[in-house]
Amino acid sequence: MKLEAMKVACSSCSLRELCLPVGLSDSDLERIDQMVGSRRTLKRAEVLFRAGDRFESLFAVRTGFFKTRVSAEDGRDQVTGFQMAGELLGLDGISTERHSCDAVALEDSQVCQIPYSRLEELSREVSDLQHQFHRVMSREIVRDHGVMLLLGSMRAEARLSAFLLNLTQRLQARGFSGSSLVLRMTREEIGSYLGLKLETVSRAFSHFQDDGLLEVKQRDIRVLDESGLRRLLNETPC
Amino acid sequence: MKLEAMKVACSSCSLRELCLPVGLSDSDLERIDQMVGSRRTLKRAEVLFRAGDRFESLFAVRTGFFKTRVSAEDGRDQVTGFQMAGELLGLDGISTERHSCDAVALEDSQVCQIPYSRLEELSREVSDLQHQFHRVMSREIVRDHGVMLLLGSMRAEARLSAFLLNLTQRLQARGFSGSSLVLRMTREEIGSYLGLKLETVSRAFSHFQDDGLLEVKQRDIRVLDESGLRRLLNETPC
DNA sequence: CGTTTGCTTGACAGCATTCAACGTTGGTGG
DNA sequence: CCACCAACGTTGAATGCTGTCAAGCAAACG
Repeated sequence: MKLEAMKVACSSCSLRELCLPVGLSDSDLERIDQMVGSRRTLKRAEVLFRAGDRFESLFAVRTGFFKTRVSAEDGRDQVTGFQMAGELLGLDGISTERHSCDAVALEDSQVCQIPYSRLEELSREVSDLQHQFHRVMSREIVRDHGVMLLLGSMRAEARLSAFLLNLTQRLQARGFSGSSLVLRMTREEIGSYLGLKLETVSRAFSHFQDDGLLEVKQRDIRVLDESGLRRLLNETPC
Repeated sequence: MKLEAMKVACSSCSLRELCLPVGLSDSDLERIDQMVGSRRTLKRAEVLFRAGDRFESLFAVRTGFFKTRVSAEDGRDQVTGFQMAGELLGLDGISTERHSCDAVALEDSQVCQIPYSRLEELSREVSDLQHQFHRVMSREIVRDHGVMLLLGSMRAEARLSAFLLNLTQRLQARGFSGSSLVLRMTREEIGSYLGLKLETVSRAFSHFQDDGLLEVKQRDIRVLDESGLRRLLNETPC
């Protein structure tokens, strides 16, 4: 874990149209710059924060890829999300001033630290920031509801299909190809997120490949038939 | 659907220690009073808002009981939560200015309407309100993660057990008995929330009764062995 | 009092898990 | 350079939990 003194300027960040400052004016952006603290670099498998840690800051992913997970007392755990550039980590901590999940880097990554007290201060003065922050939290709630729908009512292959479509869509929004991607997570992590065992995930990948929907080479995925994947979603009411 | 002109004062509301104004000073409370709009009364099965509706207000449950549900295109739907007195409805709407789920009264209910623009205004001026609002949104995110854990990794009986324990705990916080409760929702709605079919829910209830954990008479539930229920949660890693 | 809606229970089927074996990949050190 | 090892991924066979289908019962409602 390394703390870099270097400050980062949102106003000159290539992610400003994806990240918290979406839609802010140049003058507002300059004020945001004061808010964002140091950048922090993490290696693969490093933990950004852990459940139980005191909550002080949010983190915006600058580069790399994260997972968040919650744990039951018995050690069983559940991946609750995967976060990529421009996405926020730590919103769970606001409610009790302690984090309720772990955040782990899935590859070498950088995050911008946003001291929460400063965000609250500033969002009292900059109403566009306030609104944008509320939108981000609300979007997380909506996303979670989507995952609940997936976990509660979809079959294994429909879950994986939804997962892949969501991933490609987010990658596309970041300028990557919509048809080929490299998974940053293991089959087990995908399974945990989707409420499936790793073998089931693996089988679903193989099946998709047999059906000509995907080309799968370990973590390299190429989407051959997007509409075919999309068709799976609306399949058999479980 | 009835709109009552009568205004409600948070400062004199018995729910002020459970609802949005938790921990606010008397002087702040008076300012909140201006914010909260009319009260609205709904009959059982009435819809408070529907996915796609324009988002303008949040609603605080004053009396009664609600469910929220999301729907897939194919009509399949998923209950995402049950809300009781003091809990907030509509947070999902902030992100796109349209609601993304339906909110339905499960019994005759009253809600307080909180125009969202006024909440944003006022929370710029009253930092305790701002903080409290953020805590409420964050708590919803944490709750959703708990449901994801449940849906992703628990067996049917553990899910029902977690559901019942959560319900009794919330009822207890509202001054009701922790051991006897009346379910406001059908087996099918419980099943939808827990990712199970209604028959599975019914069987789990019967099984709990056979094991002496519960006394079940349709929707009247008496908890006979809370620690027995709690033990089920940590059972068999699925 | 009859109809509708919700609940319970049984038998059976199916999908995902479990258990196990084997293959692949990437890193480490001889 | 290659052997080895550990982590990850694939595949098969069998088990079991939950879903499906069906029938009957209970409660609520008009």
